[in-house]
Amino acid sequence: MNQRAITGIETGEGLLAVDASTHYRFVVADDHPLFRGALKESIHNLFKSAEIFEAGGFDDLQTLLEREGDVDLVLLDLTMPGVRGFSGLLYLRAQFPGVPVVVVSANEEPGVIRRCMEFGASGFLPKTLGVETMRTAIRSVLEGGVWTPPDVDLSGGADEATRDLVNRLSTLTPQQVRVLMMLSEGLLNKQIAFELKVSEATVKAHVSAILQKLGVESRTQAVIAASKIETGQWPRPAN
Amino acid sequence: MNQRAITGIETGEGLLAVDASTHYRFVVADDHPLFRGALKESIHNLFKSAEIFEAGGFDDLQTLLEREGDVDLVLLDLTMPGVRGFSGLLYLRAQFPGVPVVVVSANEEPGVIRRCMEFGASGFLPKTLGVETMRTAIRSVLEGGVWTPPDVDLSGGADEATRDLVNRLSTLTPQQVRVLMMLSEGLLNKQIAFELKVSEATVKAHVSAILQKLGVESRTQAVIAASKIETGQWPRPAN
DNA sequence: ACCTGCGTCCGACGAAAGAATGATGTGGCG
DNA sequence: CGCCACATCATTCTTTCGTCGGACGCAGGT
Repeated sequence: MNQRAITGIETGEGLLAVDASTHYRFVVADDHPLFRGALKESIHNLFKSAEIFEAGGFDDLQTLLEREGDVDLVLLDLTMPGVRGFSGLLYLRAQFPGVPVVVVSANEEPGVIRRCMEFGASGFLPKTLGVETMRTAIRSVLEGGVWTPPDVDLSGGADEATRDLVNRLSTLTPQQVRVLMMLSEGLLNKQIAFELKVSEATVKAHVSAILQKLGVESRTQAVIAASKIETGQWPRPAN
Repeated sequence: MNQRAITGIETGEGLLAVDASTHYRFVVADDHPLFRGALKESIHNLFKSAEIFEAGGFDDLQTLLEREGDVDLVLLDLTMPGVRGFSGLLYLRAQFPGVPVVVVSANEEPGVIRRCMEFGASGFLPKTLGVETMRTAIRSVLEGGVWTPPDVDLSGGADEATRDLVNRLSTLTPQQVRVLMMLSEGLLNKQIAFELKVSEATVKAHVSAILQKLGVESRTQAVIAASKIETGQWPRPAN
């Protein structure tokens, strides 16, 4: 299901040459300036000659990636202004398929971690992580692998319906993901067309494709489906 | 904002005659048979001659209330099959305005409790509650009052937008609530008409009314709005 | 070089949604 | 009783949705 595996190739650095002297380019996306700074500092210690960009919001991140082209790694906080949970990750993966994304979050629930990986994240870093482990994790990802906290159980967990939905979502093209997110904001086809600078007919074509891929019959059902992946059906704690 | 206050009147028992000998009629709605039994037992100890109905699902509850007419109190678990969180409460309150509902839940977050009360619940019982406190709570509600755990802060908390939305939702008529819930399942007007055994024109009338009351422009936006009240914008702790 | 698949784009057409107006019946309430 | 809220339905009209068929460009494969 996951297209992740051969990432290191696009970096042009090769799959093996991960060391402190390589000139990597990172992006740190987090709304909290303090934590952003701390993370930046940590990376600087690990990779002396690294180039580190910062983004405080999702729009920042987007324009940054468009301007800078492919970078080697994005460290993404799931809870940023303008990001509704996993949508941001999904969007990012669709828009910049070549850029590995590591999710950084205070939330360590296994369900959240698993979902991140299903949406194509290359790793998951709890904010509580120590420097040494972080180095290991980032190296692993730069080499094209993935990294998740060692003590969590990723295997089971997701119910059938959710897993199926995630699979369907991962077949959407970048443009379709954009359209789906706009659908989820309640926009009309006309408005979406304006935003994307295409004709309304095109938007309709995308919507139709989305409906087919998600296996639903109307835009409303598509929105419902998309909203389900955010909450994960509210994974109730006991009760 | 809340229409709750004068409930005891409809019971015909008067506002003051709450004692162990009165023949009250309760409904215990919980999907867990064990807990349902325990709750039933507890109530029996408090009110010897009480008549207690049980419902294991939301449909059960609904048909039960339709058959038995007004009962004195419904003890409702928020997380039942066929209930998407608060929708069940909202629906219940719209469909049977005269029946006091006490929410029983393992989830004790203040936000959840507050939202329950905003949707017209007469009380909130944490599942961890002792028998004696439960007696106090139930009495209080049977007298027409409300009861919430004493140590939680109900005052602040809700952001402006959510509060506004809750207000709007509370202006919906019972039928409109039904229609809104069907909209939230992605049904077409035609399908809703069939389910409710009314004409499509009527459904359109309801939908138009819903859109106006919620202050949105399309059915999709109405669904989005309705889904927001479930998650409460997922009020994540810290991060 | 050719062909095939995929993503994006577009226009036309039938179906659904939503607004507007008006009308009827019902039940509660002063 | 009149008033009002609620539910019901019809009709007309405009807008929006969604499908269908087709166009183009661009990659990969033979």
